[in-house]
This record gives sequence, structure tokens and C-alpha cells, in this order.
Amino acid sequence: MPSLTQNLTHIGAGFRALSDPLRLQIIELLSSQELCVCELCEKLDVNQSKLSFHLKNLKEADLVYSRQEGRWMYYSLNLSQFVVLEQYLADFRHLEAILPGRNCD
Amino acid sequence: MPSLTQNLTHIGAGFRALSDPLRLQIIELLSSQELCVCELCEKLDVNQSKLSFHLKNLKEADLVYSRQEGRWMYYSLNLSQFVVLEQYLADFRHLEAILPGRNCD
DNA sequence: TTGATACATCAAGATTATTTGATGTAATAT
DNA sequence: ATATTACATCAAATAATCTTGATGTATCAA
Repeated sequence: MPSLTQNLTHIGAGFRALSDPLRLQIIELLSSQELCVCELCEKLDVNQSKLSFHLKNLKEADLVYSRQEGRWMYYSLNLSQFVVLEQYLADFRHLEAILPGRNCD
Repeated sequence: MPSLTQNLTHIGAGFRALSDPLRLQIIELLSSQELCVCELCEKLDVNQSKLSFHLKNLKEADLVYSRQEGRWMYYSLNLSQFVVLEQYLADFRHLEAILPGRNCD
């Protein structure tokens, strides 16, 4: 796979992870502090299996870190991956005014 | 629906639109100029119906504009919506260092 | 007015993502 | 050792998304 396409795939996976409302809620909560799964369960009123599914999803998109402490798993944001996605979008801002399309015949 | 949730829904819809590899390719092409559907078809080697589906998707997420000229539909980026999404991500960058989680019992 | 072109939309099927409830595993407490 | 807690994983069911080919609509050209 060419590396530009590979990049787009990784970028796309990041955006996909951010496309689910529950995952966005998880991220909003993690933006104030690291939390363990059971705390997220309570705060979001969602069952544990469902939460594990979505946390795995976020983790695979590199948007969160996890660390184990005893029997608790603590999740926190991986801000550097947020910067990667932000940068992708920011590059569009620097575009020249979109040129008018040439005639199509 | 509370407006914070409404916002998250709209943000999420934007990220979802950006999560598909073909749609990202469309966006990359539109970042150099406005294009009509048939030009996108050629450049991406994708059938027209499929392209219409994805363009509609991008349009519903406010990521592109479209304008008709004769029998051609020209699509171009709506950069202001890119800024909205960029800003959402940028806000995370300004977070204080994530606090260590309190013990969970 | 007939035909061709550019595009949208639709219905059916294929693929992927999500939810649920059950089970597995490791750490801790008793 | 046994039981409990915190979490991951699995399989089955459901739901959402995507693809394909066919059909519809508007515009333009002959």
C-alpha cells in the first residue's frame, strides 16, 4: 500500500472513531481527567461490555491510552493523535481560494 | 435535543463523512479545484451512482457546496465547516495535562 | 421532437458496525 | 482455596452503511 494511501487510511480511521456519539461523550469525559471503565460506565449509564467495545475502538485509532493498575483499567486521551487529525484539517485552511472549475466538455 | 448534544451530533456527522477513504480522496481532489461529477468519476475511476452517494453524504455533512451549471453539477469544499471540525479538535490541545485518576474504590 | 448527456434516486443485496447477554481472565479480598 | 470485582472477549442478533444496476429527470443539441 502506498504511504499516502496508508496515511489517509489512518486519518480516516481516526475520524471514524470520532464519528460515534457515545465515543464523543467518552472523549469529553476524558478531557477533564483519566478515568477507569467503571467510572465511565456510571457517568454514561452504559453497560460495561458496550463501553469496552467503544474504548477498544478509540484505542485502535490511537485516540486514547490505557494503563492497568490493579484490577482497574485507566483510560486517558492521547492528545498527540488529536493534533495529527487537527493538522490534517488545518491544511485545508491554508488553501488558496478554490479556483472556478473549467468547463466540462 | 439539548444544544450541546445537537452540536456533538453535527460534529460527529462531519467526522463520519471524513471517515471513508473514497470521500477523503474526493476531498483531496476538490482541494485543488472545484470539479463536476463526471470529472470526479474519471479521476477516481468510480461509477457515477457511487459517486453521487458519497457526494450527497459530504453535502449533508456540510463539507461541500454544489452548484448547477447547465447539466453539470460542480462540487467544491466548504472550508468553513473544515474550520469547525478543526476547532473542535484544537480545543483538546489547550487542555491542561490530564490529571491522574483518583482511586476507583 | 428526438436523442444524448449529466446527474440523482431507488431497490436489492453485500458488507460493516453496533448492541446484548454470556463467558473468560486476572487481580484482589476473605 | 473461594468468592468477588473489573474488565475483555465472544457469538448471535440487529442496525447502519455501501455497492450495484436500473430507472427517472432536467438540460442541451440536432
